[in-house]
Amino acid sequence: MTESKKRGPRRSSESEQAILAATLQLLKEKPLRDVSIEAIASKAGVGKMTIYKWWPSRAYVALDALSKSLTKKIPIPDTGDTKKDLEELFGSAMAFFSSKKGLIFGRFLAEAQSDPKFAVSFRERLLNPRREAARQVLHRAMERGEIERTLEIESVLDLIFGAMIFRLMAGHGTLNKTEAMSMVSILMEGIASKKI
Amino acid sequence: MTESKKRGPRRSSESEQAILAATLQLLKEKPLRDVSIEAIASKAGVGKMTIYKWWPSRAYVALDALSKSLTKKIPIPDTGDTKKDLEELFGSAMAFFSSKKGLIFGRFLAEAQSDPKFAVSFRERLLNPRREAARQVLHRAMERGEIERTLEIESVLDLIFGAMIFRLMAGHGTLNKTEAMSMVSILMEGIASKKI
Amino acid sequence: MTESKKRGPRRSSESEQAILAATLQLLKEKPLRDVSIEAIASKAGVGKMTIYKWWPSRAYVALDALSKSLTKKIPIPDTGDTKKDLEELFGSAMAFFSSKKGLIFGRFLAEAQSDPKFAVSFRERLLNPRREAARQVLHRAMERGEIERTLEIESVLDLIFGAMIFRLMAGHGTLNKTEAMSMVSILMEGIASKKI
Amino acid sequence: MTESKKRGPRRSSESEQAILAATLQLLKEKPLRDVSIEAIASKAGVGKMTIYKWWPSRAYVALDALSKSLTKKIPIPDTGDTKKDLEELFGSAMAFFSSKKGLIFGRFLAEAQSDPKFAVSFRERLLNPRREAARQVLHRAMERGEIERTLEIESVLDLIFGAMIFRLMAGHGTLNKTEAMSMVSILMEGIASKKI
DNA sequence: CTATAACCGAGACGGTACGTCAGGTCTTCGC
DNA sequence: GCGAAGACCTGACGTACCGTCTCGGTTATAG
Repeated sequence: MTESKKRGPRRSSESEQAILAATLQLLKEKPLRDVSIEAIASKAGVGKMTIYKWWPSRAYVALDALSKSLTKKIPIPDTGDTKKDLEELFGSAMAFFSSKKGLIFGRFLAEAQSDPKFAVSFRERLLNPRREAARQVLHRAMERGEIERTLEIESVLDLIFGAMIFRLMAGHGTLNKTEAMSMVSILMEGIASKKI
Repeated sequence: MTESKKRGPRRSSESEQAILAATLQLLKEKPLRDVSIEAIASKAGVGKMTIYKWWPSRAYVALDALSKSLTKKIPIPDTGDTKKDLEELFGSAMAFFSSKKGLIFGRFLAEAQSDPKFAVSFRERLLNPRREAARQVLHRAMERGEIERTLEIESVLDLIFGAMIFRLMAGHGTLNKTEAMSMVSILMEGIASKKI
Repeated sequence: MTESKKRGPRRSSESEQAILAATLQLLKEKPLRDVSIEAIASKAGVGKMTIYKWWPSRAYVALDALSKSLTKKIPIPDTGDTKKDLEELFGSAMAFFSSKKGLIFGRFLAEAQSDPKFAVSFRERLLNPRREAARQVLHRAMERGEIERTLEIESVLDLIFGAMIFRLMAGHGTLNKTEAMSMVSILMEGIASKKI
Repeated sequence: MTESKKRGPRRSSESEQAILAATLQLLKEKPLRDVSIEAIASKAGVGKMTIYKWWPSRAYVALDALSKSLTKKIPIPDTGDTKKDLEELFGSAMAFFSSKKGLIFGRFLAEAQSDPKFAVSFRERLLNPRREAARQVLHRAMERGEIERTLEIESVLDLIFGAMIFRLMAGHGTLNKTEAMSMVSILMEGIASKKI
């Protein structure tokens, strides 16, 4: 026997839900930095200790709140045509990043700058799933011979996600479908002029 | 000399220097978020009021401290060959982003997520100069006909800077010259396989 | 049917003993105020509920712990000579008050200042027994005609016990047999000088 | 010159007054134990830090609050007749102990049971002044030859103060002038019956 | 001899207050 | 008369216990 069930009360999922809901709502109102544990506890009708018991810091509560609200699986387009696949993929990514939750995503990446452990969780929970979807699309394209076999796929991923997230965070440009399409084109054909 | 000196002490440039130096040093030790005004004041041997008098918040002190330490003009390569220009440009950008000061740059972008006014200053002081250099390189290339005339230059800029900054902030990949070269290649030629 | 025996296990005297023992030991280490229910429960290897089930607050647990540890009956001296009786009585009282348990006694009287109900229990359980012994000695002395028949016995009791407990609590003087003897003398003969 | 005046703002006596007034009022409403720093700060319209800056714990704030409210000097009766002096002295002591502030006095003595440093301050600030008055009365009586020259004055002081404070704290008897007179009589003449 | 209910340990829960830190404002006084 | 020093109010931090409650296991009596 490896696992002995403990006696006593279990984690209250009512409280957990209330905490995550309160947190998500607060995150939509103001930056993570300004969302205090006390505010979450108070809004959720919960003691602070209950939060500290289950999460190491407010950043993790926030991460849980956001990632549990992103239940929909990220679709992996498979039209047979790489450019179309990429357009679909990055179109939906752009939709996400330009939404309220995309904004929160950016703030999480900001939080990760001063908390390396959080950065790890952030990558695992929010970043990698979306990245993995794109990775599969590129793999399939490579297998079909539609993209160069020598490509550094990770660099490609960074080019495309990086551009969107950079716009999201630096706020110097718009985030819309047109931009996504423009980026996919550049990525596919390159910028060098085709002579002849 | 056209400026008549007023009586009484002016803004003490001694204090200013001490404040900026103290701030820069603290920024190298820990994230902006953890650098308190009190710590800066104490380290600089200065009253808190002196800081509040000249800067609206610690983020701006930090911005000043970093940008005044970046005195070297960003070089605009002009070899005549676009790919070489880009390689040089993004090689040096990569060197910056992977340095201590690059790390601080990332943290400033993080700070901008919860302070829109700061985001504006950040873009003006740190982001645009580097971006402008790249913009000129691309313009020249376009004029020479080495890159397509229909390109959205802003998108190109975001693709390349975004990728590096994204790596810097998300920490999922390395930041080195090889990566920069790889990205320039992808950008130039695109990922689509060249048939025939 | 007046009394129906309930099913199920009875009060566990093992737990009770463990609780009282743990409490007494903790009381010897630190003031009642700093002895938490959680500490008692943990030290006794018992759930908090078991304590709350049988005692209304930690003060009562403590009262039980101390009073059950004072099993020896307070002896009522009867030498035939009032002064000797009083010396013996207050000598032993002084011994008690200057002991570890006397210290705890003082802390209970302190606790009584902010809990009137506890004050009642404290008087009944700890104060009155000792007082009653003294009362009997004084009664016998009065019957023998060795002390004035008009005396307010309660005032006499307070004079003598009050002096000792006051020293115990205020800590401005020593608590020893010499003091007790000195007090008995003053009490017996008064302080007024005897002319002629 | 040994003391260099510091720059910067001085202690705000407005805040200090507000804190002491709030504390005294709260002390009249509930036991010291139940008067929280937060309640004092809130009632005084003051930050908690201001309290922590100037007093080591709430007990000292309370001590300050009470002792600064006891401005009247304790009168030292001098009628020429020792018994009358004592009656006056202990009459007024009884009046104090049976007042609201006397109740607070008792609670301070309770607090002293779990804080030895506070006990010292308590003795110096509240206990000794009153004790000193009584000591002088007894000294004069001794010089006049009205009381025995061999008396342990400290013991006499404890007998009389102890009795009153004990009644105050244990709550088993009343605190009024009659009791005070009764105690003075016992103290003066002793309890032993005067044969012929 | 079983089944049922009170008891128990463990400990999660909503709270209150703790003592600390830093924020941003305001005041005093030395140079 | 500037500016260092620092007191002030505010608000959040993370912790300790409070007293209540809920589990699952154990035990002793009632049926």
